Amino acid sequence: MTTDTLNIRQMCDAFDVTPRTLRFYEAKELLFPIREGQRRLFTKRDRARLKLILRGKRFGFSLEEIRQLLDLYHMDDGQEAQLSKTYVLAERHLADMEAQKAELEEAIGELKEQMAWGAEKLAQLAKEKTAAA
Amino acid sequence: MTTDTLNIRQMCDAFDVTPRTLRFYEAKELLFPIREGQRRLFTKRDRARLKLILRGKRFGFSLEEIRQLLDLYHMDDGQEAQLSKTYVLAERHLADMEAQKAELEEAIGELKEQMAWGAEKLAQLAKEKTAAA
DNA sequence: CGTTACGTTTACGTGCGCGTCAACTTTGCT
DNA sequence: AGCAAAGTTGACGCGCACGTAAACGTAACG
Repeated sequence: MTTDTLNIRQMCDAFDVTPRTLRFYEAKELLFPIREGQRRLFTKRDRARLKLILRGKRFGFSLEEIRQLLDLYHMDDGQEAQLSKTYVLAERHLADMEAQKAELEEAIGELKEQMAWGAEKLAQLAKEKTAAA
Repeated sequence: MTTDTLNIRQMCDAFDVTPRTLRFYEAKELLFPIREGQRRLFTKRDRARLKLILRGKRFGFSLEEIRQLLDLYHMDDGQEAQLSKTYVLAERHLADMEAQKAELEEAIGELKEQMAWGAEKLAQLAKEKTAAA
């Protein structure tokens, strides 16, 4: 059994981020590594959260938005008071993501069109060069 | 026929951005409004580009990345030299977008799971309250 | 016991994407 | 002619998401 916690270096290697980034996320209350003396130890929970953080970033969400949403994935049975509020937040977030998906599909379609045009252009040019030879 | 160009105010209203943003995009060579005296007039081409800029931003691309990609949508027959290079860029961009789409779909799935869990929790709580009454 | 490696805090610096004045033209009413 | 509205060019400011350097702690190894 491998202690189930990672030190900062292992964590950085695992997710391709810098120590500064992890400390920054902790300061912003996105991660909560436990301490062994003054050193940080990142738990399974931190790894799950970091995965979601990096995903959120790729989708263009700010760290503050991400912080609020993280609660969603880590609600335990203690915080019923917040549950309803968090659920509403999640609904909005889901709507955002589905809108983004739709727009992304449209954009992919348009880009493919453009590329088809470009491919045709390139074929033409290749032909001209062959003809000139 | 309505002159086919928009002044800065009309452009701002049409896309819900500020004048500062449009001037900034021009400075960064993302837009190329023509000048009537010293005033800017935004053409159909600028409107098409701005639409793509705002879309790119929603997908989390930087303005510099967007600038490079914009050429893709505005290649005319003059720049054959760049065409091939731009095409390669487009392929990478397309791959990025499709990867993003896949990840987005996964994320949507996971979020829905979480929400189902939350919904169940909420139902439980409602039931308990009813029982207590 | 020194020094090397790894981690820590504190703090200032940086690039991006604009916001926000200030000072100045230009245009369109009245 | 006068004056407000709309637009222009600097220039500085700001929040975010870290980068980077300085100074310090500590555990391990030869």
